[in-house]
Amino acid sequence: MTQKTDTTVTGRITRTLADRIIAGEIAPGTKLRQDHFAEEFGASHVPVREAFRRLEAQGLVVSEPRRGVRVASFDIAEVREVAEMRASLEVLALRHAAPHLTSAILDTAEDINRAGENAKDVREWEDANKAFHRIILEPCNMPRLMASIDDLHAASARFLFSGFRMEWEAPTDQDHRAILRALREHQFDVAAATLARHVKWIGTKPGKNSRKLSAL
Amino acid sequence: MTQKTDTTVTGRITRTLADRIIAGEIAPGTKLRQDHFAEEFGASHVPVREAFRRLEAQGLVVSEPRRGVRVASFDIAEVREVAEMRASLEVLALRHAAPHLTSAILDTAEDINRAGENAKDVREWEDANKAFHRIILEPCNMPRLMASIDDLHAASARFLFSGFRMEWEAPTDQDHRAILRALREHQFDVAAATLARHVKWIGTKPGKNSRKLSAL
DNA sequence: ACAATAAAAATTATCTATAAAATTGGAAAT
DNA sequence: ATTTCCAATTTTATAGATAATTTTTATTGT
Repeated sequence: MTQKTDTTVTGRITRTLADRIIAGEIAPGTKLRQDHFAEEFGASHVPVREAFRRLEAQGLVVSEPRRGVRVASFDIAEVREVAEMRASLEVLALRHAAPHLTSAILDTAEDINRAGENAKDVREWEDANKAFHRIILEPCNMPRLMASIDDLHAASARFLFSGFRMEWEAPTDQDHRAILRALREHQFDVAAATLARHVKWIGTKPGKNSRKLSAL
Repeated sequence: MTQKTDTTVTGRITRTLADRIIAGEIAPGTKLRQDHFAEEFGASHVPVREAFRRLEAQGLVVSEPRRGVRVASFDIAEVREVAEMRASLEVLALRHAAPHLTSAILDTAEDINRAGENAKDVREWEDANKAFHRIILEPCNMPRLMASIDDLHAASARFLFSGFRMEWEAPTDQDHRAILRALREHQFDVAAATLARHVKWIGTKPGKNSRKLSAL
């Protein structure tokens, strides 16, 4: 949901909180008090509440009426669920995007992939990873689909940063290369199958924290 | 997103407006003024704004910062997009649900399907249709996936009520029967393929209004 | 000590008021 | 007649205040 929401206070709060939650700076299960963030952002609690609603829609927080919101907890099952959803939807996007992919786009994708290989930390790698997926899928011209995929990517990034999956080196970027190769040769089925396997693999490599992550 | 949100004013407004938009009572493109609904619901505009945010997340309205929200427009392309997304996600859900389906569940599904065949109007038929899909997919035990499917169903219903697809009789419910038969015989691949074809078909039967639907 | 309960504090939800921005209507200039 | 600009009006966005609900703390009875 990368829209220009930063002209408004609500948008600024939404983005900042989303970043923090995704980066793992606020632990799952943490209770989010509206007055607290109102003070932090020098705003009233109204825009904070609206930000909460948006975060809820992205699945980053869960809200219980009159009991406030807390950072969404997740477990290995949800990591797998998100991976499967991504696999399904990204394959769909790729099938529609493939006919519109130019070699210029694929060249750029290759550059992005190289940037990912040279990344210094997870954060940087994830940025490249997200950009790679986005650039080859975007030409599907299906905005609603892309919005869903973006939300799922945010969830995936959160899992990654939380230590669910530590490995972020070679294999992934090698998959990326295989996908590009297949696309250049117009082997769309191969590309789609590789993409599906690639995305699902992400959900199968639990790090050390396999238990339910939740504060308290 | 069928949660018990009606204990709060925001929840009541959200649900009412969602129903109206889905039913086509408010035309696509219509500008929604917060004061107007605040007065209608005897509330201030704050809960109305929060309701708008939720509707935005469901894709029922689009919001432009400082320019208000309007009922989301849609065209034949988006109808197809939603159909494809539903096909992908519902197949995923069915694959995970299949092992957990009991014959009791399938019996209930058959009852629901019969109710759909005897439906007096589109609305009634759509209720049965939604219930049918939900009962055979729910056992997948993937809440995030089900939430996404629910949102897509809401969009589909909107298209249906708007006259995009007029036919809602025999073939659909026959597909349903074929799916049940395959599930009873544990032919999960057949069931999945039938479901995919069934859902995609919905997006290929344009009624009379193929142009962009938008007020003004 | 423990459970149940009631008062106190904190927090969410909502309302009313204000500020900021966008839209509208009309007057002036070409 | 048409366009541009400015003021008036409407509408959105945010702030500040209040009501309602939940959570916490303290107290009483067993």
